Amino acid sequence: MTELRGKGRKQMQKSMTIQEVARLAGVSVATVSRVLNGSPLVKAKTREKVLAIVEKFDYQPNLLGRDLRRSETMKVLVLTSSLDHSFFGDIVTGMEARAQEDGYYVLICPTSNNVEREKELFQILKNRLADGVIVISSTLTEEELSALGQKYSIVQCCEIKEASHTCSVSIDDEQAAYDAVRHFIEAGYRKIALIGGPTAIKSTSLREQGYRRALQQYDIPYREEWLKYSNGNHEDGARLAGVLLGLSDPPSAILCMSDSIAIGCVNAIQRNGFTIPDDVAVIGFDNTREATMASPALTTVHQPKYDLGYVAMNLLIHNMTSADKRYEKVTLAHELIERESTRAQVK
Amino acid sequence: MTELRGKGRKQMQKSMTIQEVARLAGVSVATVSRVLNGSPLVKAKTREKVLAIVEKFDYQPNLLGRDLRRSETMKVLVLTSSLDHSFFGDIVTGMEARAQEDGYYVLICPTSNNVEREKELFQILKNRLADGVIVISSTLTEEELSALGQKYSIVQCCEIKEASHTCSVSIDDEQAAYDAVRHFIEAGYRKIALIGGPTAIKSTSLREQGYRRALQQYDIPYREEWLKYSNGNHEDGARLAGVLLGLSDPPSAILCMSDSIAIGCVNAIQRNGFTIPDDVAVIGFDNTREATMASPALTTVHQPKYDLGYVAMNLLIHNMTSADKRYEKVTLAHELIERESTRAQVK
DNA sequence: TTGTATGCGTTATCAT
DNA sequence: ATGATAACGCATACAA
Repeated sequence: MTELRGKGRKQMQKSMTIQEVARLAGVSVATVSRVLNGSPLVKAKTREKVLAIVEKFDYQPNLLGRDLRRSETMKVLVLTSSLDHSFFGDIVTGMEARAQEDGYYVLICPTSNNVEREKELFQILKNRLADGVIVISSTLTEEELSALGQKYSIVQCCEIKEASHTCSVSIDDEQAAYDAVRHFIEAGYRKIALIGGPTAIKSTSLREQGYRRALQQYDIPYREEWLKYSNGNHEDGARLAGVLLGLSDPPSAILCMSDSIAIGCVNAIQRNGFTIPDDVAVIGFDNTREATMASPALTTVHQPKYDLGYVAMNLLIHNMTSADKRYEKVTLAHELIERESTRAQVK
Repeated sequence: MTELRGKGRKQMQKSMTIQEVARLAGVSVATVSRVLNGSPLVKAKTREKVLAIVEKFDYQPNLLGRDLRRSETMKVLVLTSSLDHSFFGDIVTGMEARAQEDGYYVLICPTSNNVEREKELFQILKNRLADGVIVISSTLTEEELSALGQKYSIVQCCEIKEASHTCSVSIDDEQAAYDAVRHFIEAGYRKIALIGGPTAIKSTSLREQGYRRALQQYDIPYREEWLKYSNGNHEDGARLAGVLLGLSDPPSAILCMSDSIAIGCVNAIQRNGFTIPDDVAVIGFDNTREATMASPALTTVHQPKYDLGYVAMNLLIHNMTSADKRYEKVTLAHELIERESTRAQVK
């Protein structure tokens, strides 16, 4: 492996600067700059002259100069735990759509759920190489986020921590889980289990609350052995479904906190010889592509991923460009998508 | 929606510069710079004095200044078609591992397979805001890539176009498909179909070649009606599997050019009342998480995703930092992973 | 060991 | 309508 520490052999074939364009066009750098930035106060003739040189030599402005001068980079950081989850694709698409409207670039950086790594990435912001950041599921503490929010523009997306000086966009996780459980109940299921995500995640506990509220509301006793926590992937979902099915009194319905978990569940249920949705029903979460890849296709709680991204970026752009910061907590609507892994509702 | 076009209200709360640190520490900016960059020629006492101020005021250097001065950003762009595919997660992880060794940041940008968008993103490189780029499946032409390669450091990963002045890292797609077909044959299947990806993609035709070579080698006649092209997602895989199964003489084995396609395939096969792998066998491609999520679990062609990313980044870093550019074409080993969607090999 | 001064490429203010 | 020129924040060659 190479051992040239960063500042290795530099070779930068000195590329053209605004100075040379000016010289070649026989004008001043100021004029060239005006042309490049579309200033109206430059004679058409001059503009053409400059543009001709720019085209001819394929001049590319060095934006480091511009950014330094303007102290603005038109770049936004998106910090996300990982990329091996189709969930993020749609969110990022929404973010990019909004960003492009105002000419921002969005740069995506995976944190691997590593606190140190996330802090390193925040350095990009602190070092003024980006104008703002959207963080999907932060590993920082609420205090750290609040502190950062005082100096920089930050918005949280999907996975929210209670931090001041911060915007956030997500669904109502408590209500979403409630709605899913109610869906089970209205379809006639009463032995309802829950397989959650990591306990460290805020949405896990919110959804658990919704689960419990629904049970309570319909006078269904809560059973501790029917509540499991997973690490979020399908193997763990399968494992825990196996545990649930092995109980002396197994559940007839399982709410999973991600589509991945749900798929693991579905596989385990079928391997144990049960049929879905008649013996056991399953509901997933997120409505990712995985939900439609399962067989039977998953009933799941849809998250408006594109919109979550779009709105998050919209708030960020507002706070980056406006003096009167808004520190809002936006909640978007979720929706229960009925597919094959639950029985039809009884009217 | 806000209407503050980028250069909107600026509010940058003037943050501390190296000048002020120098003043507060009672030294010159040069000394502060030396301390910050770990220069050995500064007295321990002075260093402490400077560091004290830095800590006290949480001074964060503006890297735009440094980058401009050094004309080096320590940033690498990774252009990828989309993120809604777990395939990229592992690749990026490998890239990041290598990048961190030399202190590079990797910034990921989805191109949505849009040529214009990809060109826009290449501007980041042209505008000297990144030192190099790795592109996973480019939409540019071979000429465009070659031209860019003359001026900038570029490496292609996984999906390769024949472009000069470019490094590339991938598996041997032709051989990989060949091996998969041979696997079918050695397990006793002889009616072998292929569901490819988009025809525009180079790997699609390479793999098709491998498929044909294997058939030829084992004296199995090629049948046009058993060769299908999909757009790469599972819905299309299911659709085409349905078409294949509806043939008067349907295949008994289907090689799919992605695990997503293969899952669609598996679902369609089972819905048509056939069993896997006895009636119909399936092999996927990539060995993504999806392959283990399927039921039955997919036999698939493993791509060394982490290593592909690692090696790609390694080449890029070499070419960014060294004067003697290498324009290599690296091929990493693939591996056929046997799971449940094919019969065991007959000895 | 430290300081002075110059330049990196650009924008923007002030003249003209 | 255009041109000098001073920043922007930092690193470094050269002096001291």
